[in-house]
Amino acid sequence: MTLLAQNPLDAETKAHEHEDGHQTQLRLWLRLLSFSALVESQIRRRLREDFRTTLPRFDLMAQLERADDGMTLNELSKRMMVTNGNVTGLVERLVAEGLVERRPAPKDRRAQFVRLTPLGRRLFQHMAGAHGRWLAVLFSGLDEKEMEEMMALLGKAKLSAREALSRGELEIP
Amino acid sequence: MTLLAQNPLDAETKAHEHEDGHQTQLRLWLRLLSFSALVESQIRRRLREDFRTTLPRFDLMAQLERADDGMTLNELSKRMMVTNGNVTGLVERLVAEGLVERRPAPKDRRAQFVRLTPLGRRLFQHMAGAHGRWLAVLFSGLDEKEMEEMMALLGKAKLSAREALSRGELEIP
DNA sequence: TCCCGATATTTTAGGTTTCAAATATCGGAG
DNA sequence: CTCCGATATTTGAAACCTAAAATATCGGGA
Repeated sequence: MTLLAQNPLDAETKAHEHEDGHQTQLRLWLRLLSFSALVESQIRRRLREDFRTTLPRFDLMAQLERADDGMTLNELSKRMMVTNGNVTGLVERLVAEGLVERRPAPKDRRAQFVRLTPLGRRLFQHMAGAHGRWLAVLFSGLDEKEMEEMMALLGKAKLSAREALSRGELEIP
Repeated sequence: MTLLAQNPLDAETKAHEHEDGHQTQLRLWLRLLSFSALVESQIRRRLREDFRTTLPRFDLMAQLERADDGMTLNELSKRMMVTNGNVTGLVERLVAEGLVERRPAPKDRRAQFVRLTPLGRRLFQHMAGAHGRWLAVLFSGLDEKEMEEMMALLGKAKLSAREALSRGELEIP
């Protein structure tokens, strides 16, 4: 949301700078950030105004909704791509709100399972419906084919980024 | 009782009513988030390891770098798409690090101009070069044409989202 | 069995971020 | 000139988030 938000004023200024060669990547990255910041801020706002909750809590509940038996904190943090300590705090707050419950893992005394309470599940279904409608509005500029196209490009970019990372291409020479 | 729970009755009615059409948008949104989270986490890591700084600070300096005379906190917060209070704290830390300096606005005693110090400018140029190289690695899966394509789609999506928002399509009916 | 590296979670410290309220100033209407 | 709504910034409270260290447990090998 906060990354290098693009300056709307000089969107087209430096399309022809050859000094570095990385210009297109930067412009694409800025545009991607600026769009996702726009969408994200609207979703945050609506979650707050309509449901008095936050995006991270919604995200966590969305992960839990797919697993009837719940999952461990560790699995949650991997799926949400955030740190363990982060999940600890989020779960704490959701438990306090009665939307989520913890129980010890059956065979591993280090781990805990977390799952939605019936209240949490009911509330999440409300929120998920609204969330889908918001996205429909925010993505209404793209037709089905364009969305598939963009998804393909993102998939390709992500795969290749992962591969480059595993080859250590981002590490200090 | 914080979270909304006022209409448990039509939970399924509404969910069912809108259950169908929004699948592609959701998948696209999740894929976009997952890619940008990947890129973002790598940039954060490299900024920390190579320059002992953070992404928000880099972001703020990037805005300042384009304005020789500096800009006001208010303008900064608009361009970065974050709140005023946020910028206040960031500038505070950057001033403490000697990378940024404030001075009163000439004609408006409410406002302050902020700009890079020579040290800040020098450091930013280093960081921007590295940042460009990181992006080149992370986007290496897309060729020029694909990047332009994705940029066009993002531009279209953003424009239409803005228009939908200005028509109030996201507000409560 | 004991030990040890790996895994799951929490804790700690520091930053980032938002919202809302407070403060100060501006600029125009009357 | 005075008042008043708008604008620029700061402050305070709460949440979010990360990295790194600490704690507890697991599981396998000697």
